[in-house]
Amino acid sequence: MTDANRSLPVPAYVVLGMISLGAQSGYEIKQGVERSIRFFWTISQAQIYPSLQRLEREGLITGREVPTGRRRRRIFEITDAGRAELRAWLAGTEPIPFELRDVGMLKLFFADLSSSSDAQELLEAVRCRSQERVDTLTAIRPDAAEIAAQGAGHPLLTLEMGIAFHQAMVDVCASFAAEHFPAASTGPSGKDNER
Amino acid sequence: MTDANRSLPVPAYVVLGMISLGAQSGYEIKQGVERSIRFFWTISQAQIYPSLQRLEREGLITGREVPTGRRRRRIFEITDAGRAELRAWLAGTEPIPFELRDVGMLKLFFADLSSSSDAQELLEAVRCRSQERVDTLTAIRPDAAEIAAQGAGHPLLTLEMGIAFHQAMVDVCASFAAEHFPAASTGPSGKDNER
DNA sequence: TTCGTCATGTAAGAAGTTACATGATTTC
DNA sequence: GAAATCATGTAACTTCTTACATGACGAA
Repeated sequence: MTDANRSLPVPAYVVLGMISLGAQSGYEIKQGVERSIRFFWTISQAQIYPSLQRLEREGLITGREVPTGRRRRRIFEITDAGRAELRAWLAGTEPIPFELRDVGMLKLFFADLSSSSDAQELLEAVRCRSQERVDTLTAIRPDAAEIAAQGAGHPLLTLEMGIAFHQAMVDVCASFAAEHFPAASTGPSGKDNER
Repeated sequence: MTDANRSLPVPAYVVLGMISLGAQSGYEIKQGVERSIRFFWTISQAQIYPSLQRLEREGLITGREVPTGRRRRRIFEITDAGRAELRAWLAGTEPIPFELRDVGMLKLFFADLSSSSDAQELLEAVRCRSQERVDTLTAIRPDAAEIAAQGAGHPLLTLEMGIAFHQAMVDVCASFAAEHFPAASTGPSGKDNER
């Protein structure tokens, strides 16, 4: 039972990884995810507790009861087997698919069917969205830099990837807007409802 | 029945959009998706046929039977109501979430737990993946540019976003590699298994 | 005549989400 | 003592994927 069929679903590795970084409870795992990886991975709270149970059953984490009134509360620690499993997953060389599902780009793709002003508004919405992300991530950067100075440089790496690709999206939006909607420099303005 | 509850699931808009661009059958829709939008949206073949049925039921497309032996084959056209629905969706101003689920970035986030050489290999794998995407998209670009010259500029826009996005990832990977693994300029080489 | 590609569909199940139920603890 | 927040869990549902079944048609 201890060495069950290897290779867990990805959310289980997220849970395992968060515990290895110090998260103790399901609640803390969810918080950790929101704080650090939500820009490229999300997990719903309802997924966490079944994952914890499975990881414990497979001996990758150990939980202990913390008595609080008559409601159970459990805190977890990663085991040596868990750390080994996590490292093995990180070292795996299977091809890593890149999955992006973006309604924004999807709408932009079809935007030739829209009126010019609707297309312009959409482009602006997509640009703003990425600009906001750039701002949010840039604000977090000093924290990540400090963690990097303490030896863990990879969270800063993923943060910088996020900043870079959203900045790239902003730039493409801006240059397309400049070429196709030269009149308005800041967002849609007139009712130039051609087409 | 004709004006049922508006706002369809996103995959239905993909199907509707592809039909509006000239795809006639379920098969052609799937092909069109693979050719043009798979970099930011995918749809499985099994999703397409139920979507077609629903769209027809709601009067957004019309299908007609093309007799082929004793197996039915149907081809579809978008209706005026369908075009209106698609435009309304494109014009909708609800906030557009950006959803990225990337195992590559996820692994990189946790990569401080790996050995230095495993981390380096992972970084290289992520860099290659994006470089390949850049190359693939760049190869398609002339086609998209021609379509843009014929009046539909937005497919080229999304293509350029994809190129810029992945180029940004490549650049961040390269600069991180240069800083942290200065010895190896082309991928992991030695067995410097520290940590 | 067999293989590859065009083509349509279903069935089963995995994966993930939302909403809800419950209770503890802290803060005002 | 009310509200906010910490905390755990379940149930119902939707969504999506994989795998399979079926068949037409053209080329080798």
